[in-house]
Amino acid sequence: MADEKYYVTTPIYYVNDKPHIGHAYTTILADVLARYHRLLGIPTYFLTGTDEHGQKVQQAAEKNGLMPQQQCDQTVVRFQELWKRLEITHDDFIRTTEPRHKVIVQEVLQDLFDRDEIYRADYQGWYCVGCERFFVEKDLVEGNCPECGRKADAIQETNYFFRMSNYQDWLIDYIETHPEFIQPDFRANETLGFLKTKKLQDLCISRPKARLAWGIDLPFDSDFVTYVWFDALLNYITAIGYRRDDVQFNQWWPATHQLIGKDILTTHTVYWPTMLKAMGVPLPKTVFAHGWWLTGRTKMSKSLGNVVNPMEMADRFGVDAFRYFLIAEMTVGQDASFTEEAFVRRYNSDLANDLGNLLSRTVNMLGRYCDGKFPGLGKDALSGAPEKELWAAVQSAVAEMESSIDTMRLNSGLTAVLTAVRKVNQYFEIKQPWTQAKEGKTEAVGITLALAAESLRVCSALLYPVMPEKMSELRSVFGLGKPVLSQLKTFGVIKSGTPVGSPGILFPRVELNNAEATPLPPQPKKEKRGEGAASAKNMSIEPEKPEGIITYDEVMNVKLRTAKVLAAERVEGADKLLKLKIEIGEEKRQLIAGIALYYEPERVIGKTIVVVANLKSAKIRGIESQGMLLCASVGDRLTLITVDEELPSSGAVVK
RNA sequence: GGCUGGGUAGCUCAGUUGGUCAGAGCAGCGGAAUCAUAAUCCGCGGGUCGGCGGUUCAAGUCCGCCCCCAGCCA
Repeated sequence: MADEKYYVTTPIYYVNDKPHIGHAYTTILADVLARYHRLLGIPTYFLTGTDEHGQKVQQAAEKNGLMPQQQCDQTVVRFQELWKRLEITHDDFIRTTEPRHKVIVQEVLQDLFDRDEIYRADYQGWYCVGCERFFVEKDLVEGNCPECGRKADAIQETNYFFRMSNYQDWLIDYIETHPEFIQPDFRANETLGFLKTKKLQDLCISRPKARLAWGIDLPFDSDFVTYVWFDALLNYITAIGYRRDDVQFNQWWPATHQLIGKDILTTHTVYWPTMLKAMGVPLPKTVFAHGWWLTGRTKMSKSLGNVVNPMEMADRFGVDAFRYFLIAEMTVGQDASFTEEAFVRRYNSDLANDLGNLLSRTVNMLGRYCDGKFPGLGKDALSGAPEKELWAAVQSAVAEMESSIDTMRLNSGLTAVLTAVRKVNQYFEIKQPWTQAKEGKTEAVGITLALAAESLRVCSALLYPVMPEKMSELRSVFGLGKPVLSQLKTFGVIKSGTPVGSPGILFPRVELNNAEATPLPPQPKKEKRGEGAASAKNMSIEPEKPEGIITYDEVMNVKLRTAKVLAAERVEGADKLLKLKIEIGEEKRQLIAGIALYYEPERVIGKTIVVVANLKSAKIRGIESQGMLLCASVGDRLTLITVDEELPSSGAVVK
């Protein structure tokens, strides 16, 4: 940790967007990093905010009969409230409609314009009257609007451009000589990949007001507003006083970590650095692109109905558990998948069974064997081999966490802490304080429990940035306040005689009870030996059910949907297979069906059939099949299952 | 299509410069224990490390070819 300060940013989120897990993840990650750096005693500044200009806000405002600013003021609250709920400790929340931002953006534009970094140009383009949208030649689909398919008109348009192309060679060199600039490194390769193979174009930074009114006026031409990136990206420096407060600006800039999703890599590793270069401002130390959260195997999408609402998850399982899962489950810059099964599994095993239960048993024994008072530690408390080993494990978690913050591998830091937690559980099995107590070895019991508590003290400090609320609860049990770095490596911090509180259940075990989630395959439960018929096991929650009968929930796990057959053709080299193009609601899919002996391709086109929509896709004859259709067959006859009456659209739920 | 990355136990993944590198967690099975949240602890993995060749005394680890997957191409 060589740096004197830590400045972390999230992207500013589009104010019109509904907050989702992607927003929540980036912001929680930034928060965790900020909290760790504060814990390490490093001056820290954490910025997030909202991007509030643009067409969508303008349209939403019109629709709602509001002024665009009112529209923003209403919707920005969704983000602000979510961050409060998720325990986000940002130091500032910038909105691009604030004067402090707009004024500086205009100053920057004027300066760049004066220095000929920005120029005016006329060019040919295409306009779709229906969509009120402008396109360049290559956007068009066979000369038509890519949105609505209608004919686009050729028009002449004027705009302002930033001479980004001037900086291509400089940028390539910069990225190659600053490996820490784009992280993870394979993302740097991506940026370099196209910088080296394509000629960088100049960046259009304006929109005529006729097309877009809701934006920051260009200071040198009031017929235009600033277009998205030149407005939005500058937030990272306008918020900390660029051109307004040199002391504050120089204190924080250049940013240490600028966190982004991989979808905005180019803007942050090409537009942003070249803008800064033109302005004569140093580049951020690291732009870090993280992956996306997927649910199951598919990308999060509304049409699939698998969007995980972060607010809802936080409500159901607790904010801290949610934060823990997100940080523990995401590896470096990879994509990660969010499923309730995975969540429940990790929650139960890491938080409930390992950590929560460890606290319970420790506190319980302190109450039972030590009068509920912290017994204190002698000078030679660490003299035994098991004690040395345990403390070494705890200290290696401290070291691992420290290094994992630098390398952004927080998940491996958390793994190290959990390893230490398990070590304490093992330590109990070795020392068996309950046996020591029976044998009247009071002092030995004291040492054992005190060491466990000290270990929990350090682990809770290491987990505090991820789970601030729960770890505060845990620490208060031992009379501890906020964690302090200097105490992480010190032994014997809890004062002798401290009354030990009763924490209740820190992380109650949870059961998977959502019908959307795929249940775990049934596992044969074996009777434990020595247990009679009346044992607790037999009073299981699951009622017995007859062989071959399934429950309502099990039926509902199979998603049956109606689908319209759009096209069908034979699969070459397979006499039984047809390749079908089908439509389930908005979604198009292809599936392979073994019905070619019974149906000519022409005969199935246009039919509404019934398909299993959530079957894992498979390759049949090397062709992907995304689903399975239902048909009835007896002997050598086969007929498709279809609907009795045509419905207005496909994708209907079959039940 | 071009470029980049990846294919390691049922699942998610670690594996630094080639030589205890065949591993961890979860799931599963067997056992122990009873302080604890039906929690804990111990033991159990015959996986062609995607396939085929090659280099080497020695290759998940290097080279070549092939197959599959993912990402990027403003």
